[in-house]
Amino acid sequence: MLNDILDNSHNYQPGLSIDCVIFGFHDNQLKVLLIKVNQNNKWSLPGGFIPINEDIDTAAVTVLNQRTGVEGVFLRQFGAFGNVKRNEHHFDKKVFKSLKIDPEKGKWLTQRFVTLGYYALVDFLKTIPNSGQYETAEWIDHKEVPELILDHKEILDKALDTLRTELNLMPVGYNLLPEKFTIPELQKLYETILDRKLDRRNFFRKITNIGILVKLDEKKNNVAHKAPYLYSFDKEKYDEVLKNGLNQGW
Amino acid sequence: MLNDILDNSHNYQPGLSIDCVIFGFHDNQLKVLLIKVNQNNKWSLPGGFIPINEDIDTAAVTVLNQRTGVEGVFLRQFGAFGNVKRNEHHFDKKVFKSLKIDPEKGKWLTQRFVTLGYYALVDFLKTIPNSGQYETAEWIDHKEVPELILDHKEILDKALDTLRTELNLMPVGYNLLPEKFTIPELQKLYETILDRKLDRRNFFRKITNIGILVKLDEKKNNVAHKAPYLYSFDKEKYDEVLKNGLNQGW
DNA sequence: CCAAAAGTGTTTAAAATACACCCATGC
DNA sequence: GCATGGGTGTATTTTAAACACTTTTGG
Repeated sequence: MLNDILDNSHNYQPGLSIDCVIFGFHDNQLKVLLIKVNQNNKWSLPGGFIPINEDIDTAAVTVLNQRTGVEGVFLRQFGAFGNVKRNEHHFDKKVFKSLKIDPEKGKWLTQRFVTLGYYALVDFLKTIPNSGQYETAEWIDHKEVPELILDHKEILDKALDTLRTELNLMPVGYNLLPEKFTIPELQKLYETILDRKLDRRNFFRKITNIGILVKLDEKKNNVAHKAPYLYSFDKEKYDEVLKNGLNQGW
Repeated sequence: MLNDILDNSHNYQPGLSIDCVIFGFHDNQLKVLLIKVNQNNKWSLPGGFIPINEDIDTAAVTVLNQRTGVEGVFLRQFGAFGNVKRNEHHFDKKVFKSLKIDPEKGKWLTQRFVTLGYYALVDFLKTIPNSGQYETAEWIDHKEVPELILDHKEILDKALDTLRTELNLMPVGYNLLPEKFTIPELQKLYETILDRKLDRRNFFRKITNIGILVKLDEKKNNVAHKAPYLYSFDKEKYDEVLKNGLNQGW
């Protein structure tokens, strides 16, 4: 795939890449989809390049779809990363050899790159991590992220930081949870993102007062203990709140 | 200046630019520093290119310093803009002729450009808009911004939107006001950014409770009516709040 | 029947809002 | 002296925080 790009490097925006921080929620863990290029001992964020005839947001959607198979997810640009030496020494002869890349063509990869960071919220269960021929894709708990290449750790941290901030400005669950979910599950999501416990009763009141939840006439099956009610989002109201924001401070 | 860049275009990151939305506050107006290239009838945001050996943030600081002369101001990246056709047809033969640019060299300018948006908050009075040989720089009330080139209006709108949101997450006045200022002035600043009236008494309580203001033993001179007290910011506490944020919602 | 999780209400504290009076100054 | 803007306090409403009991279910 990289070779395809290098054969047509004039069709790509030079020196500019996209890296996606793809968040999913499962087993009460906030997970991040990471990529490992075979024989490399570091992991990386799924990324890609920008076709010269595609909007940057479109290119980001493409990266996301290639990696997760899901469509119509929440995707938001959160920053550009462009320290001079961020990709210095990343591609060298050894790497080109292992990836079977002609070093002459590979030069395109050794130029200075600025990368655009996008973060995505996806439904873990609808998502099939897409491993390529030379690489492995895997969900990893954000608390157990191994060493990453380049400045990808910094990018990931910024993404999480942005997500935490945006949690105060917009609702979030729609993209990370299945269509039907319980309030305790939603609360766990919030607790996991914020990394602290919330009071059950106060959370219930606050989240229901926003007016984006619909209580269904079903309870969750096959659970130990008292069965919690299922809810879904009122998409229309959800989108309205997404647009207008919550918690206006002044 | 453009010719200097074109003579050394290999020293610049290709297809990537920086545009700055520089905000200042004066006469109870939120002003934006805009540039007009002579003989062109549209205005534009002050922008620049990224030296291949400079961090993107450093390049943004350079653009800002060139245009305003101020240093150490608040500067924050708020987005990348990269629709495919955003700079299509922007530079043509006519433009090259009027700018005395060799069309062959000028080709570098006609490639597809992605731009990084930064917004800056600067002290209006310390700022000298820096006009170049071929262009004029001018402070313009954000409510009276004329037609802008390319997608600069979109960039400006996004900057203002970001500023409004960040007003709920961080204090702001330090960069936009002179060292000594009055509470009513600070309130006007907030009102101008938010585009609505705030209650005087409630604003006073809220802003003083943040704990970033120092009341000075002076009053403002030469004013009609009762002289308001002067205040300054406690920079240490201000920076602390900047870092930790205010109004945590959950 | 009991442990574990879920549903819900009440009391208290804090914050936001609404509102009113007095003070200083220029004209 | 009066219009205008500035300083400050209080009462009320709203929202957030703290907290406890009852219900349901599987084992």
